[in-house]
Amino acid sequence: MKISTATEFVILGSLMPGSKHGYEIMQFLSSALEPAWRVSTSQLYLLLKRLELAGMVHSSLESQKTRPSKRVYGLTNQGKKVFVQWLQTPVEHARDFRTEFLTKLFFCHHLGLPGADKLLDRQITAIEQLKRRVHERKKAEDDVFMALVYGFKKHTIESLLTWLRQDVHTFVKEGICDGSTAVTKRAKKKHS
Amino acid sequence: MKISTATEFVILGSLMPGSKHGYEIMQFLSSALEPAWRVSTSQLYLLLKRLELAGMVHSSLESQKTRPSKRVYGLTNQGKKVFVQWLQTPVEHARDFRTEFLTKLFFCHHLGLPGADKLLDRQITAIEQLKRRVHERKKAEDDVFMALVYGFKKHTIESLLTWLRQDVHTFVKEGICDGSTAVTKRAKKKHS
DNA sequence: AGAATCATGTAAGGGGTTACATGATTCG
DNA sequence: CGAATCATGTAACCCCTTACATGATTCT
Repeated sequence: MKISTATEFVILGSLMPGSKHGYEIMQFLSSALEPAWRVSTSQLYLLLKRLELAGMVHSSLESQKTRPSKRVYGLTNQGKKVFVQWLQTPVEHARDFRTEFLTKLFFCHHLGLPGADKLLDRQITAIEQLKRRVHERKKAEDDVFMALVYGFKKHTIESLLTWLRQDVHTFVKEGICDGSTAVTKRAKKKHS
Repeated sequence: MKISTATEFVILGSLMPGSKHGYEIMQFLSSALEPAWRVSTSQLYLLLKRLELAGMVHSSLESQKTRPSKRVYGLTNQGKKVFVQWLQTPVEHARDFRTEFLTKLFFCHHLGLPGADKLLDRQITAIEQLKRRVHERKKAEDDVFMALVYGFKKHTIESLLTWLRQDVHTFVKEGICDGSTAVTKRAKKKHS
């Protein structure tokens, strides 16, 4: 049994600082990651079960006096390993950037983990490879419209590269050097 | 009953030059629009049925001597209207660009329809509005990570704008002026 | 003779959504 | 008292995918 969606990694990441029950994960995600990442409640509980089946998390039921009992999830060793592995792997497809790469950066930042600079380097080389592939395909294309399509891809990829080299570069530098911002404090908007 | 996915508009567009049966639409799409747009056979036949229920197309069964009988679909007046309306409407979300906007351009080009320049203008103003909204949100954001997220959005949007003003602009100009390229001729790769 | 083409579908499943059910507690 | 919070789920639906069924014909 394997992890099939990025949302599952996000859930694993939420459990990195310590065990949580479903409702807590929801609160964490909606306060810290929204609107970059959304998970519906039903999907969350479903994925938690799937992750337990896959051996990534373990759970125990905790009964409370005044509240409905809750199922608390914690990472297994495998779960921890798989998450860290995911965190260090660059995103392959350009369309996954907005969501997946930003989320990886978030967890590097939020968990105060080192390796964001390595991720950035790897991501840049991955994108450069992709750029070369697209360039080759564009050259081989004689159709006017298809040339536009590949031109769009190339343009998007180049935009991505400058963003990585400018904004993400400074974000990573600052995030690593300044220990006080390692843990994101972000108040819910309703409270402000 | 309404049209819910862009694929349905693509199917309507395929029928604009004249009636076709499902298999013909498949061939047309895979030769002219792939890999910018993919439709699986099962989904295609399903959507054709749905479009007929919605009153966008009408069909008639044609029996052939040496081949299995085929169901030929043609646009209704409503279907034609709805397609042209869609073609002239700019795409709202940045994530739909690669697919939806490029496809609209394709049909303007392929069908030799005027209005690509108007679509481009509308699309540029739509994106500029979006840019302003994102800019406002970014200013209101104090969290470091969220600023990066909105920064990414802004960067992407700006890249989109330059692409529209450069590449798409010349594509539209050329496509309109040069009548000989109004209908795309694109040989299948296996035949070349 | 076997593969590709023509032509239309069904079945099963994957990943996601919204709406709803439940039932206590605490806040305004 | 009514609304929001706490806490976990089920049901139904949506869009889409791959794999498979069928059966004749034409190409190699």
